[in-house]
Amino acid sequence: MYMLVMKGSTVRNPARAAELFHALADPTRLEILDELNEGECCVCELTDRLQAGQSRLSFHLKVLKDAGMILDRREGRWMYYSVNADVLAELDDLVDSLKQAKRVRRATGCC
Amino acid sequence: MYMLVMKGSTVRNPARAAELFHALADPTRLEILDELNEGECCVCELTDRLQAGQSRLSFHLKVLKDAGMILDRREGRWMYYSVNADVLAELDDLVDSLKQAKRVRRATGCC
DNA sequence: TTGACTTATCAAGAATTGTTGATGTATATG
DNA sequence: CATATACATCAACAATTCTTGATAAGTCAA
Repeated sequence: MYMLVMKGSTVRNPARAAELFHALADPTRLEILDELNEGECCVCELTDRLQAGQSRLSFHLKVLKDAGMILDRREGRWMYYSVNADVLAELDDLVDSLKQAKRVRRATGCC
Repeated sequence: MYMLVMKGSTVRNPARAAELFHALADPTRLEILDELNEGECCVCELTDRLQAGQSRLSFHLKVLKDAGMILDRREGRWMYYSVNADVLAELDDLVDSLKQAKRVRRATGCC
């Protein structure tokens, strides 16, 4: 499960940051997210669009959902998945925290 | 507000996007990046700060470098690593491309 | 209820990734 | 030259992740 994290360095919760980035670290999952960006959709549609087996998609959808990247909703027999807007803000914060590089030689001498 | 330029979807190069996110998908590597954000530094410093073995750090530094996240520079016996600012812009674009969710029911009927 | 349909879950194996200790390489110093 | 230092690379193993096919669970319709 995921939680919202305060703005700050990734080191404050590297495990959570890693989970989120891990969810994005797979071509199939990125393609799923691109499809979901076209609008909420169900697994059978994804199966068609990304030529991928059903259990494979289910696996990746679970990774995305456990990381909080996507939401699901049942409608009859179908499960509709969509991008979770909340977690995108969290992602932004994480990327921001990577952008505070000072890129100067550290004061403390080395070795 | 509209953007003048279309940002590319991750699907345009999911393998590259996955490589970049993969580089960030590990707590040790995130801690390394946090350290590098304090300024360029060498491996022996990282060894001290993140209680990690030398070959372990070398491994993770290579992952980060291969993904383009960091730069290196030799100075005598020391290798100095620093965050690569250029790739942070690429990261921003990737995250932006995940933020174009329309979150509406797709027109095309399902199954 | 039965059967069809959609999706999740499981189990087994394959593939990838990470860790550790040893060795190799480049640089500096005596 | 020999030795020490800083780091990379390698090999072996452990751990994790991904894929596949089979089965289970929930929903609907006849």
